[in-house]
Amino acid sequence: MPELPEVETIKRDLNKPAAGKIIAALKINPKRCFKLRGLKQAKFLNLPVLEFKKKIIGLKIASVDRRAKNLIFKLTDNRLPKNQAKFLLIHLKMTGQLIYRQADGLRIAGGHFIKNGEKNLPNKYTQLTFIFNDRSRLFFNDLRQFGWVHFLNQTELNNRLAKLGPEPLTPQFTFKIFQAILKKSPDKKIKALLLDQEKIAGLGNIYADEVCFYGRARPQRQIKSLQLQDQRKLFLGIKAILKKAIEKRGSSINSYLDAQGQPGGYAPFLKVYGRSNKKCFICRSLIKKIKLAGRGAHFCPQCQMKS
DNA sequence: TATATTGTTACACC
DNA sequence: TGGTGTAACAATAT
Repeated sequence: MPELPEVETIKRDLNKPAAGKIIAALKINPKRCFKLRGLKQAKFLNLPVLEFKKKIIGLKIASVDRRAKNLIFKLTDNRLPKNQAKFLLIHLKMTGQLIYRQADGLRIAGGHFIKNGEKNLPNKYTQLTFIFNDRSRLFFNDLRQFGWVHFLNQTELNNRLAKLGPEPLTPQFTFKIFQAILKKSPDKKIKALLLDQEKIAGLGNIYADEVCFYGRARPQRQIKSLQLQDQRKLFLGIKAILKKAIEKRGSSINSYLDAQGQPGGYAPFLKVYGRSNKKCFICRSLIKKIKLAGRGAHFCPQCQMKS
């Protein structure tokens, strides 16, 4: 489940090898993408396959960026002026992978773990393969097929990203801004707000639970019940937890893999996520799990205040 | 065999 | 209007 730290890790790892490479060819797995399901087109693309290929082949990957949980490949063409850049907007959703492999080696970039999937590529979950001018390849695999790859121009890209909330790790995301966001949804539950990409960008189920624990507030608490002190702790939690998770290259819940094909190192730091009925590290109470906003929510009934 | 899993969107309902 | 709950998407582990 790539959330902000995992997508950021992939972005950083992909930038080095992929930036500057020219896309020489694209392979789409027809069996996987439409034949087996009786579809005429690959639904993870926003264009018909032939059109998609025609637009992209020959373009250079100028850079890899991230906004919320989206990856953005900036594509340029030496024949065009710089302001003509095009973009690939990629969302890995729950189980998407981007695996980069040199023509001669084993360097890979991560995503959701697929059993032995990194060993033989392409595998049966591979939907799209980028083949670069130096014969290195980038595989887009997706076990559950929720992820997508969209080709966009600058205006379309801007429109697609317009509704996202602030990036939590930027200096622009201040306590004042956070307070203003809270003020707009007094009746919402804390975790629902943390998960809402239009409020704050990049938190998913794992880190939202962890932020609530850091803030010593139950995920189901209403925003308006938060004291100034609680607001501060939650704000600090967002920054601290995401920062540390990036340092540790993400969490390997469901065996997410990082750029070297290794598990992310944050899992041992998780305090509540995936720990239901286990002892709280602080007070030894048993961690509880409830359903909230359609998702599992984990919390310590002793450490995290009801109101 | 039934259930839980989750990022995002769509939709019904209060 | 805004919040909530549920379904959908999909394939896996338990």
